[in-house]
Amino acid sequence: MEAGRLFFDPTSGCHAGNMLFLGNGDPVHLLEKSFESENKLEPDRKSQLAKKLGLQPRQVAVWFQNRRARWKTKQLERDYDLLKSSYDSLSANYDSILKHNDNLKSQVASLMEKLKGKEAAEIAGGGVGVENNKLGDEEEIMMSVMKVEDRVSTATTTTPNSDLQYSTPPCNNTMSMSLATDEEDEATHYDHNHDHDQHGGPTYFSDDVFPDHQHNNQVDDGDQPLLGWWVWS
DNA sequence: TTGTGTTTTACGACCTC
DNA sequence: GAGGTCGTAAAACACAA
Repeated sequence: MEAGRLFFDPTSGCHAGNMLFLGNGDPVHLLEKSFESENKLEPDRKSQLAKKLGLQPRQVAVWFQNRRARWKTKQLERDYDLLKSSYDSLSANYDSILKHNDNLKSQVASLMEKLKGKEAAEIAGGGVGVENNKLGDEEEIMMSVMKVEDRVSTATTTTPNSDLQYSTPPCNNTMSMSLATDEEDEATHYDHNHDHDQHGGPTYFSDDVFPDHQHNNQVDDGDQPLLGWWVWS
């Protein structure tokens, strides 16, 4: 509110025409200060303010009512902005996860092809003396396939702190809001209890783009399953 | 100058404690 | 019943065309 823009004409009784404009702002300032300290108006304070400002108690009460309404509107706008930025951040993470999942699937397919080729070669060759060595190769490939499949499965069925599927992006962000009585910005105090990325949103993975080397970003949330990444080149 | 959007006060209706 | 929210009318201001 622009202090000094207007104040009341205490001599006029009702409705339109009871405002004086271009005032010096002190009455408004006093009301604002009072609102800062407490946005509800108890009878004693109402009387005191009315007396100080030369207003009707009813006018002070109405001013507080309207001031609370304005505060609430601004608060809704802030909440909307916060939720939107949080959603945008989650959405970006979700897209990255989908891409990563596709990549893992293609790795599985590739390794399976490799395994099939090996098996076909062994059947055709029928060798005996290289048994141990062949077995070692197959085991190695199978282990790789299992690892990748396991990660694909994990990535598509678990989230860091909930049993949500990826149809709803994971969120480990516990956010509490407390009402504030700060005047000009009417500051809202948000308590972000968990890790956040530089955009202020929660951090599920340390990079937006998954590295092609080992990356193990585990989110431990009590009994919740861990989501770890073991990406090897 | 004028039309339009914004801001503020004030009120009535309704709700809650 | 007092005091709250919600929706809205009225008035003045701000500003672009």
